[in-house]
Amino acid sequence: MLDITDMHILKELTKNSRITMKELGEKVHLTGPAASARVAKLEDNGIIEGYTIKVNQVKMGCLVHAIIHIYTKSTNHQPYLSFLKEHNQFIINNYKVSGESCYLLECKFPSNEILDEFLTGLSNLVGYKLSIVINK
Amino acid sequence: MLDITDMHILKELTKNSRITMKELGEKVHLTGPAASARVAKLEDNGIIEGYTIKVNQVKMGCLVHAIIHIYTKSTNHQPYLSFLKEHNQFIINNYKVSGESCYLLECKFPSNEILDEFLTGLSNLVGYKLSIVINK
DNA sequence: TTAACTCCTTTCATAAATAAAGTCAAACCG
DNA sequence: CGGTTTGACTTTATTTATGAAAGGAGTTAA
Repeated sequence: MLDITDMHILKELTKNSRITMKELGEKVHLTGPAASARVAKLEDNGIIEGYTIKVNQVKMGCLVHAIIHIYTKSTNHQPYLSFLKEHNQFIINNYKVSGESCYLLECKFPSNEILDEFLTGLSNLVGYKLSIVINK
Repeated sequence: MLDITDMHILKELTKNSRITMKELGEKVHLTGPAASARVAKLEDNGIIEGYTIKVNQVKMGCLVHAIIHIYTKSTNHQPYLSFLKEHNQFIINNYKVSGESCYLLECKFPSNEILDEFLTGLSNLVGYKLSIVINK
């Protein structure tokens, strides 16, 4: 399905997705149009889901990176999921997981005060355990 | 520091970072060069850290998305960190966290067998609790 | 008022993307 | 064996975007 050139293309686009097709072609030993055709195929296959940017969260004013283990009390998760939607500006990921907890919620907050508010609202709906990311 | 137009630019680039500066300009009510200048400034400021792609992990053959809570036994974390480096093809994130566990390790594996091998190696170095992501 | 500054637009030369046509090699088949 | 098809690539030519330079409008402050 994917040959070595495709893998090379994905690697280069992961490093810099705004590279020109001509430059990408040079890196993977193809001409511009050939590289472009490969990329179009990767898009059509759904291998490449999209092009995006990495934003510096700290400079954007989001200093507190929290990971919250969620233990749902009731069988109805809807109130919790609605709560997330209302606060989606802070949410990075909400994974449903097997294991000890029910969900693993990854968030970023501009301050501890706002995290505190968030947790106060959250505690009405579910049980949780909080971890704060110190380093990556 | 960042005005409403900058925020709008970041939003559009997050949705599609391969958009042309002309199109981006149209979306945020600027000309191409003006949009381009704004983006250059965001790059210089370090707000935009880079341009990348979203790759469909499942289609790439990585089906098992695991989150592993790490409890280091010894005070020397180096063996664990070296182990991660040796298996870095599976590692998405390794967060040092405050809270119950020491690290929160996010990984993707092509199969349960390979996850099993990974855990076998891991258990020589640290204690862990495993969660498998069922849904996002 | 004027100077300095910022941010934008306009213009234009250069560079890249894209479409179309042509090349080549491998696979298939009468 | 020769001819046809197919797929992936290159080449070429046209369209389109980029990026540099010049200029204008609005703001601030001397």
